[in-house]
This record gives sequence, C-alpha cells and structure tokens, in this order.
Amino acid sequence: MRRAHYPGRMPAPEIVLTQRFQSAFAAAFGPEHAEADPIIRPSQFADFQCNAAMGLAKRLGRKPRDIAADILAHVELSDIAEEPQIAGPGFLNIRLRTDWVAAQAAELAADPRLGAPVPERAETVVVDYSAPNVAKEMHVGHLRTTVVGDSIVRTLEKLGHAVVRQNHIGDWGTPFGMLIEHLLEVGEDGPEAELLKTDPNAFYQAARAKFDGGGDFAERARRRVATLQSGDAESLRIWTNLVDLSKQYFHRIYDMLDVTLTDEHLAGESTYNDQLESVCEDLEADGIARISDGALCVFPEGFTGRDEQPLPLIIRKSDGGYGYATTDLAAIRHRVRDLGADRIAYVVGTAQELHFRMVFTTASEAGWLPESVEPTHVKIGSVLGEDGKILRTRSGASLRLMALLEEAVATARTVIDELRPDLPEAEREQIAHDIGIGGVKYADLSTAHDSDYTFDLDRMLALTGNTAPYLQYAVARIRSIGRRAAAEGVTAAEAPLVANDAERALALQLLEFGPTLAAVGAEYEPHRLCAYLFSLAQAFTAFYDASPILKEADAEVRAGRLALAELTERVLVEGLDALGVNAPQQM
RNA sequence: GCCCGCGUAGCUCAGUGGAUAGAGCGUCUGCCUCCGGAGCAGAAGGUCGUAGGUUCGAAUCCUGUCGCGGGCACCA
Repeated sequence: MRRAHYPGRMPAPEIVLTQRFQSAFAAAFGPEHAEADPIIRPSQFADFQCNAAMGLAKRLGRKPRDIAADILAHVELSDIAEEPQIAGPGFLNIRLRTDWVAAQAAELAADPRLGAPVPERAETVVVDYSAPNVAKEMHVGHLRTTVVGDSIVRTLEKLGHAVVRQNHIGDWGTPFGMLIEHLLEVGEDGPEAELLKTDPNAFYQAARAKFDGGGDFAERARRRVATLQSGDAESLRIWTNLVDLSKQYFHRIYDMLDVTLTDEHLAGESTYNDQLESVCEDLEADGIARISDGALCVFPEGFTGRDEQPLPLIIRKSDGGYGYATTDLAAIRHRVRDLGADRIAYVVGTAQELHFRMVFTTASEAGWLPESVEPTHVKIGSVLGEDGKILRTRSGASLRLMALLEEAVATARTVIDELRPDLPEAEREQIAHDIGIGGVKYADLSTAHDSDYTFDLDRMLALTGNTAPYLQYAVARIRSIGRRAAAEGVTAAEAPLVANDAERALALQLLEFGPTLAAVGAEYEPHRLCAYLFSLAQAFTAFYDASPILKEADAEVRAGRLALAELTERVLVEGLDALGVNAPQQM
C-alpha cells in the first residue's frame, strides 16, 4: 500500500511528533529503531497518543511500561507538549501546548497551500474515469465514477502532481452497426437524432427494438459493423456524427455537474483501433499469446477458472474482431510509453476487477508496465436498489441522471426561495445549483468508493447532517461575518487566536488538512476528505456558538478570532474545491 | 463449482492491530430581544452475522461456517 510522505515542513502535529519520537527511539534503543513507527494516533484521553511501547517491548524482550518510561526519558517534547503521561499497558498520552498549537496555526495561515505537502517529485498520474457509452443514458453508476474520479484529479493537482485525464468512452463495438442503421433511418438531422443529446436511451431502445424485431434490419446492422470496422468512409462519417451528438449529451451532464472533463480528455475505445493489431502481433511474437479455440488468448500467470483450467484473456476473437481486453492493453501501453505515467488510476466499477487484474498482469508480462509504474483499480461499488440488487436503468425512469440532478436543484430552489426571497433571481438560481449538485456529489463522495450502497433519493437531496449544504452553510456564515467585519472596518489579525477550548479544538482540526489531502491523493479515497471537512465544520460551528467574534469587546481577541474564522473558511473552500463542490457566498 | 467482495445502532453509512466501537437520519429533552436555527448542547439506542485461532491487545489479521452481492471464452 502506498504511503503518504511528508517532505519539508508541515504544521500537522502528528508529523512533528513522529519525528521527535523516532529520534527518541534511536537514542534509547539504538539507530536500528530510528524508523520504527511511533504509531501516533488521535486520543480520547489527550490530543494524541503514542502506541509504540507495547510493540517495542515485544521486540526488545522488556516490559512495556519500562519501555514507555525509556521513551519518555529520551523524547524531547518540552517545546511542543506538556509532560506525556503513561497509561494502561504503556500508552503515552500527549497534550500539546496551546501556545505551540497557536504557532502552528499561524504557520498554516501564512501558507498558501494550507499545509498541503509539496511532493519530492511531481508525478504524472493518468486517471481514467467517467467513461460513459455513446448513445446510452448515464445512470447513477456513471455519476459515481465521474464524481469520484473528478475529486481524485482535483486533489492530485492540488498536491502538485501532473494529472492526465482520460475519458475512455464506449464509442466502438458491435452495437454501432445497429445505431448507425437506426440513425440513417430516422434521418441524421431529424428530431429522432436530437434524442441523442437529450434522452439517449430512447434512441438506443428504438434501435434495439428494430434489431430485435427481426426482418432485415438486424442483418443490415451486422453488415454495417463489418463495413464500419473495415474503414468504410461513409460508415465512419455517420459514426462520427453519432459520437458528436452523444458528446453534446455528455457535456450537458458534465456542465451540470461542474466536472472538469472536456473534449481534450476524450480517449475512447476507438482511439486505439489502429494499435490493436500490433498489440496482438507483439504478444503472439513474444510467445505470451496463443490461439485457443480459434481465438488469440493470453493466459496470464496465476489465473484459473473452472476445473483449474488457465483463464484466458481473449485479445482477438475467432472472427478476427477485437474486444475491450485488447483496447485496455493498447491503452496501458500508450499511457506508460507515450503519456509518461508514473501512476495510473482506473476509476471503474468493481465488477471489472478480474478483468483489470488480468490486463495488468498481461501488461507486466509483455513489458509494457514496468514495476515502477503502479496501476490501481479504484473500484467503484455498485448502487443497489431496495431489493439489494444492482440498480438497472430499465427499472425506472426516476433514475435518469439528468432528472435526478434537476430534482436536486429544484429541491434546493424551494428552500432558498423560502429562506432568502431578498436575493435576486439569478443568484438564487446559482445557489440552488451549487447546493443541489453539491449535495448529490457529496452523497456519492462521502461513502467509501468501493462499497456498494443502497440508493436513497432523500439522502441525496438532504440539506442537514453530514451533507454538502452543511459545509456550504458553515462557509456562508463565515463569509457573512467577513462582510460585516469589512463594513464595520474590523480587520483580522495576522495570526489566528488559539486560547480557549473551542479555538484550540478548531485549530487542531485545521492542522489536519495537509495530511488528509495527502492521504486522499495517495490512496484515492475522497470519502476521507468528506469526513475530515465535516468534523472541521462541526468544530467551527461549536466555536461559533461558544466564542463571539465581532461581538467580542476586546479588539485583540476579536481580530484573532476573525483570523481563525477566515482560516477555517479558506480550508473549507479549498477542501470543497478538491471534492468539486462550490461554496456560495451566501445561502 | 472456482474466485473476489460485503454482513457494525431502527435506517443509511464511517471506523489506520490499541483504552469505554463512531457519525448522520429518525426518536426524545433543552437552546432564537440570534456575529445566519440549513444551526448548537444533550439523551436513549450495539452479543461489530456466527464459531474458533493468532496477539499483551481483534470490528480490523488467519481458518471454518451461514447469509447477500459480483465475476468466471469470444458483449463492453
């Protein structure tokens, strides 16, 4: 598992504590222990605890409490913490000095990156996500891969990596004969063709009905696949038209979602058409692929199927056609060789796990995937219906993605119209968009990406609790204070005030932004950022309730609290931006 | 049949081998002459599917078992 590393200075306490404890280990037990993990964790009994004594005791053959005492004797913490307490079997409870927390918060406030670590070497990370199919509706499953993938690329960019977005759309394959024939019949400029932009499933199902309806349509569709794949100019022209119409649908969804994908990131299956033959030739020449039952197959090491027979990855069908395995192999070769990927993340449904494991293994065997390049399948769990089974588009019109998004915005609009009739129409519309869309995205982002979840419309539209609107509301309140402060001529101090319990708890949360962002970028887990931002917002609202800011009489305290609030705003907005969620000025 | 994953509060979900397992929603009790109540403070609610094992320590690691989901040769 990839570990986040924290070069340079980072104000987060656990980073500093780790360094101090490792020095103590070396001093107390010898240099071979200089890299032992001090296991610094947040503690319910203090700010942090060190859990290393028990493990070290085992290795050194001594009593844990004695080891803890030894660590205490050698660790130098007086400038940052009070004297640690030994508890239980050998826990070391650490309460940080409030003046040190304040100093770290001041450092954070002065850092434009808000504590996000600068990588030792900026990596090139290829992120493959969204990947809708041409002439098909995007459904809630696509919502998840799109939203999670977009959050990952945003996070990686904030961390200073070079991100290459790849939208591997489904724009090639056997259905296209049927789709092209249908498009020809309804007229390329006709109203039926327009459906591709607005309601692609209606178009697809009409084509499908003809195909299944027998007659010569099915035969024409099959012939069309052959002529298309043989490079027939007229077929390609219609196919291009079909794809272009679909792109307009994708853009409508992406614009609605505020997703960063554009045409320049499109690298659909068809992109690799002219490389498929060479993929097969190379694999066959290297003795990696061989003919089995008429199909060219790779039998990657370590995969067996029924009766312990080697499991094939079919790269050329017995009819000479190519499938998605070949396309994915061509893509991985391209991403390493031409795009210079250091890491590749595939944000794709969990059902594809076996496929990707076989593709990765094959690519390694072929030498297209050096050990230095790490491919990761960021598995996206299934969205389930109330019956516990995977939600299918055919099971209801209510699942159309655009309809879901429109409903979310409309729900938010009802609330904003009621609460803020004073705002101009255009602003209410924008706010409703930010809240509705942010809420839907956050609902997808706040659950672990690899777990299946039960679709719940109310949860996606919720405006209270652990939701985007809760975080947006916290930002709106801070900005309201900011406007008021500006009007009253109150300016924030340079350094945030960290004195009382609420300020201290909030500052400790703020210091965790950097490590959290780094972990999300390393592990591809946006839900951890959601959990962090929610507890940060909770710490803020507790502070907001407990400590008056502008109402505070003492000018110095007032300015210090204002600085703390403004730092919170910056971290919340930056974190929400990493999730792809907008924070309105007011709501 | 084989492989992968998941069973945690009424519901939806978090949970890095560490002390008394958390959050939101829902339920109940308080808090608006308010720097914004889309909020805050608090309460109730759990044999972490189950049986073993490893460990000073297991929701977490290992094995068995039950239940559920997914995948497994020419769709992508």
